[in-house]
Amino acid sequence: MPTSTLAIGALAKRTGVKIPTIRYYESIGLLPEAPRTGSNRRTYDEASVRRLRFIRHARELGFEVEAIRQLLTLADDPGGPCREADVLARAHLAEIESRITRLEALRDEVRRMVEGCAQDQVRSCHVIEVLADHAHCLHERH
Amino acid sequence: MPTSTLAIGALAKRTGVKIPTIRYYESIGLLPEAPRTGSNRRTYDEASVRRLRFIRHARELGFEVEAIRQLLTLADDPGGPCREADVLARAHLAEIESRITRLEALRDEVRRMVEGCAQDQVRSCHVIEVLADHAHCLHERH
DNA sequence: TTAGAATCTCCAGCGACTGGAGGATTGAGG
DNA sequence: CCTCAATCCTCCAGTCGCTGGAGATTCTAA
Repeated sequence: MPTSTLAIGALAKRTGVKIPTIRYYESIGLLPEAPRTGSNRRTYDEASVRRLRFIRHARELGFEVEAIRQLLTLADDPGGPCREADVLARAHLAEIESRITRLEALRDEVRRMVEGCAQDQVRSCHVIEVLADHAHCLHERH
Repeated sequence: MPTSTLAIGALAKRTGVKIPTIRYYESIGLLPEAPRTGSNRRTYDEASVRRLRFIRHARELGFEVEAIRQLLTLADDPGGPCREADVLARAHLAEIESRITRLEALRDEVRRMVEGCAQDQVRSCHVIEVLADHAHCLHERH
């Protein structure tokens, strides 16, 4: 095996994604089928590391596999079929912005909880009220 | 049934959480066991609406049921056992801040994609690079 | 009073992993 | 060269967090 390629275990270590998960991503087509060695072992390169790290971060941020698949397609093909890609990208952008807004509201409340706690004061907590507030919800359908 | 109480279907409509999901949350203890009518139907009130909306938003933001359970416990008992609660709340706070940072990086890149697309320019996309960047990752273990 | 809507419980299925069983391959130390 | 732990392979069953269908009961409104 050339020194420039990685075994699945090395890829796992460098990305923080578990080995079975990497195989799972390949099985559902999020990662391309890895080239195999003569003894049938998967080989990876630096591009695999970047792609897999992207997938991992996006998953941690709560994006579904299908959304990630779309984002990857967009990224793989910049300046591609713009009309469709644009609609897609804008939808993702709106979703991302919505999450940021709601996370900031949550952060402010939890921060207040922590501060109140540090000062050892008994104060009421509004975490639920803040996040339950319909105004913070960007969905229309309810 | 008193007019001030809600049936499960009404709760579902007001929170955007599906009926089976509400029953599921009760089964795993995220929601308390709902009082029943004489004919065994669950009844809810305004507090249920707030609690359930909180759960919904937190889930959408990617928090696990276990984290939500902890947050709810904290919120239910403000000024409670401060030492433990403080550690917990601070951990959640760090996690929330990490998510915001990473979402902002993603937002900036997707925004650039959308803008590039609107101008109909063929330009390279750095979404993967940005999110794959180890610097944006606040985990230590890899 | 009776059709249809809403609820109940139970249970099976899905998305996204996660890990164990059983077997082959590799590569560092003796 | 040989061994043996480490690493990899495939297959498959299990977990978490829902989601929805089946069949039975209850409520509501004409």
